[in-house]
Amino acid sequence: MASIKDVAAAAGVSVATVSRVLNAHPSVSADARTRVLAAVDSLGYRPNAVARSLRTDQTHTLGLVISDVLNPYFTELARSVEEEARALGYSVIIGNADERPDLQDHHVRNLLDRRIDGLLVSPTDGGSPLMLDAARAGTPMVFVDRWIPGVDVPVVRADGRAAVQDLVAHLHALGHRRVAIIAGPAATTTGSERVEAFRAALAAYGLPLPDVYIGQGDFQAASGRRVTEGFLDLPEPPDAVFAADNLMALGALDAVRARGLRVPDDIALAAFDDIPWFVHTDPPVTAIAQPTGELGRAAVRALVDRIEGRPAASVTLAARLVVRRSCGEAPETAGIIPTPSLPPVQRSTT
Amino acid sequence: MASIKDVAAAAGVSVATVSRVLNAHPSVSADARTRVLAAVDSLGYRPNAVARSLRTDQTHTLGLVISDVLNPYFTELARSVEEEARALGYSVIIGNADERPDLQDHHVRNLLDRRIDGLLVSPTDGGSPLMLDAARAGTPMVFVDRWIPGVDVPVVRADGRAAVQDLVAHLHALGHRRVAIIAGPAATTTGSERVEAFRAALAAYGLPLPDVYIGQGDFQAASGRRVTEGFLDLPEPPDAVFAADNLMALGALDAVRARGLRVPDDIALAAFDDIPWFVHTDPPVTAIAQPTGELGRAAVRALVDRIEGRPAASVTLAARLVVRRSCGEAPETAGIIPTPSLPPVQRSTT
DNA sequence: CTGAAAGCGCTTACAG
DNA sequence: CTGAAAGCGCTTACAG
Repeated sequence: MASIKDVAAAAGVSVATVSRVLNAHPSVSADARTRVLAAVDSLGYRPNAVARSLRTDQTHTLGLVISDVLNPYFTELARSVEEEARALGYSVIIGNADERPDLQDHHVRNLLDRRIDGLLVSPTDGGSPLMLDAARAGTPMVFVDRWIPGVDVPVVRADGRAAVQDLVAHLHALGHRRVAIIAGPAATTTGSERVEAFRAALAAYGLPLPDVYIGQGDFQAASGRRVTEGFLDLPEPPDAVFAADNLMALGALDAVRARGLRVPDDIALAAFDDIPWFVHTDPPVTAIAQPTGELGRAAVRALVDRIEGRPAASVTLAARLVVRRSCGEAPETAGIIPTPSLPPVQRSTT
Repeated sequence: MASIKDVAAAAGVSVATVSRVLNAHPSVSADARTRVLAAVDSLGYRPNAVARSLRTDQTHTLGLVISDVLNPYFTELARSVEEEARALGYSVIIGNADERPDLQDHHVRNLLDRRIDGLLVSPTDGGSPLMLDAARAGTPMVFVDRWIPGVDVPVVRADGRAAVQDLVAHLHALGHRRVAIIAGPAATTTGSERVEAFRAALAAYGLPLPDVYIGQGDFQAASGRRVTEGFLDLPEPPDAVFAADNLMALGALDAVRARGLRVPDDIALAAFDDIPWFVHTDPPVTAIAQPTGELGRAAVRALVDRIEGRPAASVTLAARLVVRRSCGEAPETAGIIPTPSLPPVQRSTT
């Protein structure tokens, strides 16, 4: 592979001059520029990004640590992150934690070792010392979707409370009274917040959320299956189940089907996170949709602000309920409930 | 961030000694080792991978350029690639081409500039000069899923011909005679091969595959929608449609539903690539399943063989038909047809 | 406008 | 077993 020296030799100039034309430095003669460009072309020279990074102490790379690539929500998030990053001149390296704190740590360490310019993370747990230390040490960082309380890092996420209230109103209107939730890990904010939002919304209708109706999942399909089986085995099974993410909803569908039962006739189902397939499932699944693409883009903008020395703001966007048929039919509520959408709340952080 | 110099100073040794203990070089005294380790620990030192890469000319990184991360098939492929790579001591950087040759080129260039040790690619087209040159120049490369003929690069893929024959037998048995295909781009091998396999299998039953029944898609949902609408507008619409990937099948479901029609009553549907949601769609979708995880792992092993100087072999695995209900009901063929599975064909390449 | 030189943080023969 | 030194491929003050 040709190096800058080869180009310099071929063009009859010093490596400094080659570097200058490559970096569009103004003080280079037209003549030198043409000779360098010709040499670059004929040698097929490409600057070594590794050497450049070592010298400039910038990699123009963002790290993205997500909890599970196989989750369509995170896949879409990752895609929008990469798009916005590319538009701003950054590449992104994705680390898939697979909902495992040890793997999350592996990726954070790997990314830090590579000296990425900034880190976008959707934490799988309360945060390892490694991640917390990095944040404290000033590594530009932004939490997206999930976050860790008490850490001074901007957070870009969706507030699902209003949508959860809409969902509970919907379930209540359809006559459901014994409602259960398949929760995510309590160590994650989305794991606990969704339970709390659900509990609060139920309380407004005088409905309880007893412990037996709170199933502990881990955001992956198998746990949705297991928890749902547990619900169905109860002396008094719930008549509606709210899965805190789309994969656990998939698991719930598996479990219901395996018993020969039907949604929504035997049990209603709703999910947090909407995905294209929910339109075509049997029945179509009522879900809470996040503005996923916008979250990804906003997170990148915040992180790049941090990296480039501008103040970065936290961003909270609203989620909305999309009613389909998995909670039962009720003509009058069909379609999208026009949630009085929260205006994007912006609070300045660092 | 502490550097190796800081560690050396703290431990009272030279940077050479620090480097040796970090790299498990045998000739270091026990005493020096303990002092270095203590210094590393107290400083929270982490070696700079950028500097190490510049020096050793290895990044321990694999590039993976895939056509579309949002496609669950590729998401699963990416996941298995990362897993196997991690097991072998490599990281992977994913580039999402989004079925766009220009984006594919962007990522190949970016990855090459970063001096990745090897490249795994599922080409979106016939290959740009950049990619072809890299292959010729000896950059370790392996094609996975899709490939480019005439380039001396190992190929890891699934052979779907037997499964397509099973599918055609299934369609024929259910009485379908006017069968159509939503093809992928002809510039991709999977785009053309699946059409050819389908055509050949139909020919065995004396069924034609007229041009009007070959819809040109691009492996993404919108094209599946568009092509299916075209089919439905035909004076004589097909009675069965085979989508060459799962996203175009999603688009087809959208189009059929939008017309108020039903699968399989009004039109049968089958897809290449099986995904977990197909079990729960209305109706469950008959699909051809690839051994996706195994493909990803085999591709990584082949690439790492190339990188580490061992001969790399091409690998072809069999795909299999999974019958569900989207082509019609026929009790006797329900379940998985036990395809006389092709033994994995291995031919040596480089 | 141009080049010689230092230096980014490592690794690794080479001497001792 | 250990250290001084060279060098990986760049960028960038500093002089001229």
